[in-house]
Amino acid sequence: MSSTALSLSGPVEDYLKAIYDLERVGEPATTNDIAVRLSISPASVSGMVRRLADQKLITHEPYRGVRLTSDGRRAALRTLRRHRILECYLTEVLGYPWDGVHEEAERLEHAASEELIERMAAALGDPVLDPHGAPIPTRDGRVEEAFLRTLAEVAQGERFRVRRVQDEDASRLRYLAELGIRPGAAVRILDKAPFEGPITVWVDDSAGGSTRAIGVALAEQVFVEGMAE
Amino acid sequence: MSSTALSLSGPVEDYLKAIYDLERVGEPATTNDIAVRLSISPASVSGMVRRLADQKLITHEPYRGVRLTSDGRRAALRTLRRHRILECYLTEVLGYPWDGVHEEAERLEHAASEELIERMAAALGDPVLDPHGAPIPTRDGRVEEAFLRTLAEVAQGERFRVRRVQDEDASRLRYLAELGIRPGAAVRILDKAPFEGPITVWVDDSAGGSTRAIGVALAEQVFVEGMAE
DNA sequence: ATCCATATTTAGGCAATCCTAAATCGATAC
DNA sequence: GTATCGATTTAGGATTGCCTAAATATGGAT
Repeated sequence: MSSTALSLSGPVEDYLKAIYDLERVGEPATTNDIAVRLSISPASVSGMVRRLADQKLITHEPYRGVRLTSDGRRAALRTLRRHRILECYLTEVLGYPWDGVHEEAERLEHAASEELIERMAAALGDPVLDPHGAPIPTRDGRVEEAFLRTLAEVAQGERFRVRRVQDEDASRLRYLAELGIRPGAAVRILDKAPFEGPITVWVDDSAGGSTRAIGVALAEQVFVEGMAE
Repeated sequence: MSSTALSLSGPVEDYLKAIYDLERVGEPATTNDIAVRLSISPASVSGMVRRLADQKLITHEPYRGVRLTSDGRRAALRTLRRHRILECYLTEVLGYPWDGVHEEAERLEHAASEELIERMAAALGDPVLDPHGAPIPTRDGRVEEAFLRTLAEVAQGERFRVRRVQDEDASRLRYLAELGIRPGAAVRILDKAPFEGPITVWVDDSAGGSTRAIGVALAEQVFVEGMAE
């Protein structure tokens, strides 16, 4: 029951978010993972890892990787909540385009007070998902991260509902929007070419649907769920 | 016609804002003025002043003071626009109290993109004054700073309209709000005690007005204008 | 004309965060 | 079992911004 100081630097918040996300797949986050994720050198990550461990925000097994402590997790979820509420607000109230929100939220999340975030959340009626389908942690730091498969993993034939797309890259999002692939869309895999080949996918839309071929890398960014009915 | 890089650090933007404001009274801003304004040591200001001068944002006459260059002024006005649009938005759209806006805007102004600010401005119908009566620089960096006298300077007897109050201190704002002294209020000086003594002021309000005594320091934070009619 | 109080600057430090290059560890292939 | 490759850490540096203490300049009082 420790109370994380409310003021972590922007970089520290970014590290914690990255570690949270990398750790989500089960394995400890490695130095290299973090470096790639944040586009900084592995050596710099080593340095920061020491500082985060000193602050008891992570535990570090040298050469093994890093895990969030409960303080670190709390801080990560707080930042994630800020980020996602901001994305909702920018999209729904200020009319930001789907692909432009992430970058703005990325900067504002470090400057916005708890009060601002809660006022925005209230204005939106306490949203539960951000515009890309990511779940918004509650005020007290709870999230249920659904176990979703990616479009690259699922079998062909069956119909799926798109639940979430990764939002880090604006041009990728723009392309997905063009294809009609966004949370809520219905899709069906028509064909998967072997050897990591293109995936042919049918995307439902108001005009009756269209057929598109996408690469595996892109398909891995799209999370889907079997359709209930 | 130089194009200021769009990315100045938060501290740099704060220095430029401070210098802009100090310079507004005519004299170059001194090291000490800046240090007091930003609550940092004069020695630190000396250091930063060198860096700002290197970047051609200010000119520095050693032992004499500092002036913004046109690049510096442009940057200062850009930050001031951000700050004041944010104050308007937080107050009018998100329901922030009068005395809480400044602090939040102070942090957000360094993180908000041009796009965010312009979307907020549009949502508000391009406001011209912030909630404390300060003029909002236009997109292209114009402001007309009215020459207003303070309540400490004006003669007794005549009626005045409050036009603007300094917003840096939340508790001061809260107190002024209690007194009914806010932009738009009508006031009249009933008495000024000698030797920097209290100023007795009548403040108009819906209930017919009230009489209050305030100190010179507080009166200096309130800008008024003779009433037109 | 000189001296002093005050303002300013310089000197020397510290913390955070990043970098490159070099050393070292760990796991796997032979 | 050892050589080796890739990942990780350490060493050494740079930058920004802040601090305290000491040196120095300015301008008014004598």
